[in-house]
Amino acid sequence: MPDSCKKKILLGMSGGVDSTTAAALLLQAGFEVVGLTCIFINNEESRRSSEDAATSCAQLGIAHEELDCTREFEETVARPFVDDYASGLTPSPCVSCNARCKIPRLIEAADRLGCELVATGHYARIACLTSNGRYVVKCALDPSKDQSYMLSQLSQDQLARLVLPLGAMTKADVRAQAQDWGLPVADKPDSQDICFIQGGYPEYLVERGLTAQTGNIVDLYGQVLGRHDGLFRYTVGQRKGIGLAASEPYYVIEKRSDTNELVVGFKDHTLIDSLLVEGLVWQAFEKLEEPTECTVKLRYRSQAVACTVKAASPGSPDAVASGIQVDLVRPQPTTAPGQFAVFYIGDTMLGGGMIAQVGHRLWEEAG
RNA sequence: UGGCUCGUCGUCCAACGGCAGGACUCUGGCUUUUGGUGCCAGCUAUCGGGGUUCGAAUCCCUGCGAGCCAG
Repeated sequence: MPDSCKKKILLGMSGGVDSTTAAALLLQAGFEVVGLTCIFINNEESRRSSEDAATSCAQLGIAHEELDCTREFEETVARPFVDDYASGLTPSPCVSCNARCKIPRLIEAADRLGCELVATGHYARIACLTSNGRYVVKCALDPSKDQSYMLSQLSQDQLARLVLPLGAMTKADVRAQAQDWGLPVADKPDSQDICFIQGGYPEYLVERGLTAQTGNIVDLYGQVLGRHDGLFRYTVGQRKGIGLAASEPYYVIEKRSDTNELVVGFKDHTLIDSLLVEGLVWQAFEKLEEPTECTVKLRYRSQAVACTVKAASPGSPDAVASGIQVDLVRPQPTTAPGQFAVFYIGDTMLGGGMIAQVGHRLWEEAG
């Protein structure tokens, strides 16, 4: 096939083993590949990553570009991250980043560079449903690396142009392939933690202007057990760091912003059986028409659990127009408002949204 | 002030006179493109002073401290 007939694809490259191997796979599949490293944060690590990507691209014989995304990242990820914490939520910056910063910037650059498609090194697959022509994300074949959760907020327009070369591979496959091809980043450790924060996130929030407001730690009956040093340092479901000794470990059950109280309880009290989810992005269909039995991931890297989703009851004072009610078939350990609930049927993602509230009907009714 | 009970890791509780153990907290590690969970590991204690005993957290005396009942 002559070069002029090859499909041109723009690959987001972090400089890590995944995206670099993805580049080699796309080349092998016959694409004309351009590597693009987005700079989200202006620091040493970003520059090193970009250099790693450039080195790999040179070795693979493909073009490499660098794109300054610091302003967009600040507006769409970093600032909302701080604002969310300030309002008592526990944000999921990676989910937001993919949908609002990384993929949009990639597509924008692809248009500029004349690339029909874009790609990333995520472990997930994309499919087009024959029934309605909609694009969906499917789980990676390797469930232990599945990153579909992180792509739950992508729009149809974005999915239509996205290619995920690693969706059918295991991490071991990827490393072995990278070794075989002698890629320089074959042994680079996996990334982890929030990419834009070096130390602890509470310190980051303080640097960004949040002020620690000390307040009471109370139990479910309102009894004061101790003091906390700023609600933003805690997240619902958290065990470590509360500093209270009792017969059993305490967990954070709720953060009450209005009274600046941290509510704690024992493990049984962390169980929830319903959720209110807002800001939904549906992929498998345009709109939730009727109550649907499916599964839901309440957090990245957890098994999806059985549930029923339906429009939030209009009578409920908490109902939001775009919100849905999720009833869990079995009680689950709680998760924090601000996190994402992502729905699946089998290995096909339906869509997902932000958790606004969690419900513990079980023990609330029991008193 | 009479009478009773009790002082053990940071906290709560164990240990027939025989290597002071557990839970929680805390610290560290593993896991991980979010927070958190989970798993593993580790640190830390017999209130002070005498005595009995081969040997004392344990028995005796005493000081200090805490709680309860009296008045």
